[in-house]
Parts: sequence; C-alpha cells; structure tokens
Amino acid sequence: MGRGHMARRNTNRRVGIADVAEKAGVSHATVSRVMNGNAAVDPGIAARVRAAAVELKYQPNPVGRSLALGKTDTIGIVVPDLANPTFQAILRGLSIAAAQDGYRVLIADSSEVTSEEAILAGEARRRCDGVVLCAPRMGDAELEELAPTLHPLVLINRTTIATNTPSLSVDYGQGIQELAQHLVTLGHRRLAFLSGPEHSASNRQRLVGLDQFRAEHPEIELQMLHGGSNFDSGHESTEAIIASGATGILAFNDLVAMGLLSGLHERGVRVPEDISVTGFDDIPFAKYTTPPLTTAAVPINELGSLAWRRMREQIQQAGETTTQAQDEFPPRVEIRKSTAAPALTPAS
Amino acid sequence: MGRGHMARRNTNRRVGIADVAEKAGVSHATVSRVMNGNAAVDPGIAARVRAAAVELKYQPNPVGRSLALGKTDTIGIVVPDLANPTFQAILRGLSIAAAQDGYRVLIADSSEVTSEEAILAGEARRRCDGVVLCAPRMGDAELEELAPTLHPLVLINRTTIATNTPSLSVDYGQGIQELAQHLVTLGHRRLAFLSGPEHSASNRQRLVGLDQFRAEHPEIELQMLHGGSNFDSGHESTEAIIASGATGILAFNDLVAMGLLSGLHERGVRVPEDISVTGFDDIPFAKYTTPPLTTAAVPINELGSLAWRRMREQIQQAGETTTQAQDEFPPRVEIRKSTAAPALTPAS
DNA sequence: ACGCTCTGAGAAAACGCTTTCTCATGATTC
DNA sequence: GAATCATGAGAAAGCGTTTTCTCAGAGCGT
Repeated sequence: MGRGHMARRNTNRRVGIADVAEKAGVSHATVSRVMNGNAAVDPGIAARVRAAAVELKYQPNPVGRSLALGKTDTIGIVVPDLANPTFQAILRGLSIAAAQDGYRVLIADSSEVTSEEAILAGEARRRCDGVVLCAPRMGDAELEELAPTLHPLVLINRTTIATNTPSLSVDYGQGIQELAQHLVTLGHRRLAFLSGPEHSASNRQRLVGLDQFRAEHPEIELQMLHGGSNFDSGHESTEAIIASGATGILAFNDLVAMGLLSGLHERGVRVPEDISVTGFDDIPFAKYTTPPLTTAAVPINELGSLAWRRMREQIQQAGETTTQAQDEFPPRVEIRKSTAAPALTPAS
Repeated sequence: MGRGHMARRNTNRRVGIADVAEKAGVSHATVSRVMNGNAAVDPGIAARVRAAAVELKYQPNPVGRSLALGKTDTIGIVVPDLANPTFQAILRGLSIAAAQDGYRVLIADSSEVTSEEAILAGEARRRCDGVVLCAPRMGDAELEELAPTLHPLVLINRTTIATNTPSLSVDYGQGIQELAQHLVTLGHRRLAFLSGPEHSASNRQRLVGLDQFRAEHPEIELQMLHGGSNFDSGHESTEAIIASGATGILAFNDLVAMGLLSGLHERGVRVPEDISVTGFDDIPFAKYTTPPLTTAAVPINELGSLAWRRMREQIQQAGETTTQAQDEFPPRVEIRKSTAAPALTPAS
C-alpha cells in the first residue's frame, strides 16, 4: 500500500531484477552481482539466483543497465545514401565486426542532405558509445568543429587536421591515375572522366589525381564530363560520352560505369572494342557485368571491420587523447574485360 | 560535500538537466517541463530556461529519457544476410520511413545462422520499441512461439497462425508461375528451376507454385536444380544448366540469374538466343545487366516503408490486440531482354 | 475581506539497474 | 578465549530523466 503511487503498473510489467530477488530470497544487489559475475557470491546462493532467473526468464533491461553503466554497447553510423553498395558493404562489415564484440549498430541515412549530417551524427552520438561518419559531405570547417563533440569517432573517406580521430581512407587520386595509365598503356589517347557528386571528397581526390596525370601526360586528351554517383546518371551520360569521341572512359564509380555499359549496349556501341570503360570500387556486381568491369578495387569489406577495430580501440582507451591511426588504402587495379586496345582507326 | 560519494565525476561530465536548472534558477522539473512543452509554465521562466539550455548546449540524455518514458524511439530489424540487395532495400526503406517519424533503426544480421535469429530478435526487442523480422529462417513452431514475446513485431516474408502480428509477404508462388508461363508462351518446352536456400520460406513458396504449374502443364518438362541465393551459386551452376538441356531457366532470384548470365557469357552461350533466363525481385541492378533481366518485380522499396507503417500502427495502439493487416504483394512480371523464343531447332 | 479555485513551481518518487558503503557472521590467529 | 580479519549480503546512493504529488500564492466571487 504505502509502497508508492506507481505500484499499479506492477501487474502487466516485464519481469525485473526485483522479481528475481524476491523469488530467490535475496536482495537486488545480489542478483545483480550474480548476473554480472562481479563480486564473489556464495555458490549456493548464486545457484539459487540463477535458477530463479531462468525460471522467470529474467533478462536485464538494457536501458537500465545503460543508464547505470554509462554505456549502451551500441555505435552509430551515418552514411550519405544507404542505396550505395559501397556504404552498404561498409555498414555490413561494421555490423558484423561489432556484433562479434557484443556491440550493435544504429544507422542514420542523411539522404545526401548535407545539413542533416551534423544533426544526425549528434543524435546518434548521444544514443551510442561512438559514431562512424562515413564519407560526410559537410565542409571541412564544419567537420573540424563537429569532430571533437562526437569523440569516439572514426572517419571514413575524410580526415581532420587534428590527428586524434582515426580515419580510414582510400587513395582515390592514386587509383584513378592508375586506371588512366592502364588505358594509356593499352593505346588510348582520348580519355574522358565522368565525375561524381559535387560535394564528395572522394570526387575531389579523383580530380586532383587526374590533374597530376595530365601534367605527366600532356599528350593525352582528357575531357571532364559532369555525372553523378548512380546507374541512372551513367546511363544518362551515354550520348555525351559517344559525342565526346573519347575511346577510354573513366567512370566515377562502378555504378556509373554499369549505367554507361548498359547505355552503350543499347546504342550498339561495343565494349571494349569501340570504347573502353573503367569503374571504381569493385562492388560485388562488377565481376558480373557484361563485359566484366575493369575497376580499381577498394577493400570494401575490410573498411567496415577496420572501422570497428579503430572504434573499439578508442572505446577501450577511454580518455587518453593519443594520436590515432590514419589508415590509407591503396586501390588495386582489377583488369577485366571492359578495357582493351582501341580500334586501329579511331573515328577522329 | 555531503552530496554523495559520486560527486567526483561531476567535473568532466556532460551537461545535464541539473546544470540548466541551476543556471536558470529553477528546478529540474521545470526544465523538463519546458523542454517537453508539457504543462503550462510561465512564459518568462520558460524563456529563461530555454536561454540557459541553448547557452549550455543542453541536449537531454536519451537513455535517461528512455528509462523514464519506457520507450527508446528505436526499432530493430533482423535480417538473414545484409549482403542481399533485397534486404538492403528493405532496411533502407524502413530506415527512411522510420526516420520521418523520429525513430531510428538498429540492425542485426544473423548471417543465415538460424539458431541466432531468436536470440538476436530478443535482444533487439529489449533495446527497442519493436522488431521487424525479415525473412526469418527459423522453423514455424519456433516462430509461432517467439512472436508473442516480441510483440510490437512485423513479419516480412513469413506469417503466423495467430493473426495479431502484421505480416508483409510477396506471392512468390504466383510470381514464379507467371514467369514460367511467360517462358512457355514464348515457346519453351524444357524449363529448369535453380532453387534457393533450403530454409527459405520464399523458396518453398516457389516450389509450391511450380508444383501447381506442373499440374496445369503436364506437357512441359521442368527440372529442379540445387542452387543458392547469390551470384556465386548462379555462376557455379552454369555447367549443370547447360547439361540440363533446358532452354528456359527460372533462377531463384536476380543475383543467381546474374551469376548464371555471367557464366553463360563466358561459355559462349548466348542469352536469350540459346537460353532464356529469368530472375526474381527486380533489384536495381536487374535493369542494367546485359541483356537486361526479365524478372518478377517485388515492390522492394515499398516493403520497408510499409513495414514501418505497420509497426507504427502497433506502437500507437499499444495494448489493443486487434487482428493486424496481412499484406500480400503480387509480383509483377517485368519482361526485358533475357528471355525470347527458343531457337527453332532445339538441341534435343 | 474572507474563502475558494486555479495556476504554476518545487520536492520527491519512479523507471531498472550497478556499485559503493556498511555491517554481521564466521574464520583465523596469538 | 578474545581480538583481528576476511567474506559476503543487504541498504542505499547514483545514473538522467519524467511525472505525480504537494503546496504557495495569485485571482476571483460574494
């Protein structure tokens, strides 16, 4: 009666620690102790408690635990677009690796809306023990400001000036140069780059890489065409590509390349006989296009699991602000069937 | 001093409701009231509190809120394999729809390990306000037993006997029959079905559909070949398919069909001239294979968002155990270029 | 001017757990 | 046999909120 005014709810409530305690004839504290194996508790009592727990099917309430322990065993990931296979693969790798250590992942999709990123990341951080920010589109200044507030943070495809947040990145500049070089080695002299999203840092890196390539190969023509990041944009660029007269096409990524492949096929342009096409990322599908796509492979699966490892390191060494690993992966050119020597008599 | 033995941590702690209360010269309760806009509070005081909140950048701790409110504003989803584009699309649709209502999603990948499903689902449920179980591989009995304990639950690709848990399903049996019919109409007389995972309910539905098809078309030869659910299994089946002598192949899903397409291409078998191939699901890539894949389109994007809608309905009408919607989607045959009339003089 | 209702703010309980503090019991030692 | 110590269990504080309860004071009618 005098137990409190909220006793009414006790009827249809979930079984709690108190129920187990009562059934086992001990206190809450003892139940907690045996559930967590913390302090030494008399084996007999422990057994009694465990029996009561299984009988009542007691499962500790994670929210209560989180509040008491100050951790949620959950990490958040924010991605620009969950439809992108690259991010899907990272998410998957992260999720599986985290699960192995008993962590779960909460997802947030910013749908390429730059202004949402900071908000989503903040919310995720408050709910989770850490956040991985995947290819954020926000500006450098904003990122620099946001990073410290997110602290257990790992960055993918971006870096901060302060080196105390680990980052994972792919050397897109290097990769695109190698692909260009591959085409030149085959004999191509007229190339075109089908560029990606404006705010994508990885797109900028490709452009920088291509600038360098141009400087080293002044004899090669290299056109820049505006594109996007998905099939449809690749497909839509078909006419522009044909009109460009280029024989070697560097697509922003595999998706764009696949869209283009499809468009060229429809137009009766043969790949690689008439035009060579390269992708980027080596998504699982790249191996199965017709023809199989020459691309620069980024270790898409490792990225997710390494992100988790970096996150775990930070969570464990809580507090110590040491400088963190800045991992950079070199892409590996994967030569398949979508590239070949150009026809002997080019159209020009 | 006498405030308690845990006062030490107060230094580097996050700003809490108490800090705001102190700064504004009011009590916690009042801060809570203005933050939640619940009870009426004097406009002057409210303004003061709000000012203090923004100045301190106060953001309520979600774990504390969750404990007090008994809800987490999070739902869980458990999928058999995050690498499967179908599940990725569902996840994405779910996530985006839920986000619109201020909910987040926690993911759990069972990696096709049947025995993990129940555990993952239970854990997810305890952390979240509801769970969507996506194409669970567990047996009917186990599912039936588990369902009530998960309660705000929505099932995808499975149903329970008790109709109080909403389910979303696709009529795979119907879809596969229509695809078979399509092939027959084109003139094919020798078909083969490349089947999927043993424990997949949707695979069983396809088999049932094909049994019916056989009954209605005794004159058609229909072989059953063992396969899997991803490209590689499709690719590996290439030889068996060629050996079968069938001219019309019904692949378990688009992934398998794509693997097969690639394998046939390598072997110099022309599609659709020599062999026709169909997929299932109409994943985004299906439109861009060479040749574009004839398949049965399931409304993959709607599935996720509808799942959220059904979940929301349950969360809102908390308690009332009415019977829930059992949505069934008819697949729509999408005829592309991977199917055509068989050659006039079949090999047999 | 008195008593009544009403508004609104603070005190405190509650959410479900972990962990420190405290103290009783039984074992150990001289 | 008494003092010391180790062991282990219960009481209670604490995690950060929300919400009920309670009550002071303002406004109103008669």
